[in-house]
Amino acid sequence: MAGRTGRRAGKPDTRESILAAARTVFAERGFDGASIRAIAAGAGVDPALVHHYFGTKDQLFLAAMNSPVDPRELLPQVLDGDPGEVGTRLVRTFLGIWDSPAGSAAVALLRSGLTNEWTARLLREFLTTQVIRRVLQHLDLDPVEAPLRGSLVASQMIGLAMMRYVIRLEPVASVPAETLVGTVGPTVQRYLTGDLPAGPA
Amino acid sequence: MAGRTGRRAGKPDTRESILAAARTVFAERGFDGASIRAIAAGAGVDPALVHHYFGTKDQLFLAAMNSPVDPRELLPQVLDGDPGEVGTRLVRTFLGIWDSPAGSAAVALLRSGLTNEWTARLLREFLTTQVIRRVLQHLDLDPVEAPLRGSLVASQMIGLAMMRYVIRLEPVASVPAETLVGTVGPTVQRYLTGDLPAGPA
DNA sequence: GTCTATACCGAGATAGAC
DNA sequence: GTCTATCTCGGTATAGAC
Repeated sequence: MAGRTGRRAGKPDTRESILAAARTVFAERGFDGASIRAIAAGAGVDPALVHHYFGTKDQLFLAAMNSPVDPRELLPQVLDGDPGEVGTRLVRTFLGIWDSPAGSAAVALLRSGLTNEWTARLLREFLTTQVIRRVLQHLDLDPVEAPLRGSLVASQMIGLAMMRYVIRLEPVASVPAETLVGTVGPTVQRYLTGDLPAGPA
Repeated sequence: MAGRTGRRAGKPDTRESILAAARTVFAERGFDGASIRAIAAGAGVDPALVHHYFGTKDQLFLAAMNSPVDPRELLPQVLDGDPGEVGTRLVRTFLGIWDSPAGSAAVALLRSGLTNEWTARLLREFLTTQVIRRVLQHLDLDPVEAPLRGSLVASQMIGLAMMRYVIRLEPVASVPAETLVGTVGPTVQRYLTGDLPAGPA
């Protein structure tokens, strides 16, 4: 998001368009299914260029995933306000990401996290260290049941994303976002702050 | 289980062992990631044999998925009993599938449903026509909000499966099944029969 | 019936010409 | 800096020898 270096040599935006095409193709086909050739074609450049700018396919994937979404910018709007409504705000913000341009990176991460072991690890660590942990830290929770609460929240959110953006199961796939905020928000709230039957045991 | 082929008498159960290996490999790597070679190696046979018994890779996948799980056998134990506890029983039965031998087929379907379009379609149709529809039919629900209820249930269940069996996010990945029954059961129950804020509108 | 050998394709990656 | 040509590898699938 930061500094365009202001240099405009001959064609400086090929690098950017490769990144954009990479995000699209990775999102559509997952990491393994995406080919450098398809990405190059999407960007309108030669496949060798892709290797020239970013080294291996792994590095390209990381470059495509790194830029677009930074949880630290979004979390305040989730955490500020009534703690009793944090579930609702979390779902709303979450859905907002997927409907934004950054959403394709999210789909890519999710799609790729299933065939490939190291992308799964990437997704897992992103969830735990970047998102769940920060939310839990902000609320005052019993530290023994906090991890379970966190992963329950993650399971509901990821399931929602899967159904709405990957599997595309109707009607969840096309219902207005606010409908989902209203229906699954309370679920998330209960996972975070409600009673968990098998909590401390 | 992997029979040493010291004996090559007539025609042993090579066909069955190919199917078993196929389920395992498909579950580990997804449809695209699984190779006929790997499956053949897992079964201890020649790759050409796989083609000989089942034609193409698509047909092999279908054959591997077809046999193992039949929702019609399991649904009665979900639907019979107190309607107020159907969510709990649904989660319990659902988790039971994944922990059984048939679970590898389920993981395979889920993993494959993300890279590949026709396997996604397979998964979607399995969910809608085989599972969700039957559960909804059994309960008496407003027909306009029933589909939304169904896909909300599916999103929570699939998310749970993703976290526990694919992404393996702790602690959901290793917590006892009954803990999850107790915690997400009420969520499913609410999606099925509870108030949905944005229901009829 | 079983497996060896291979055809054929498309992937990622590299060397070097313009 | 950009692209052409090519190397190598691993995939599915098939033909045909034992």
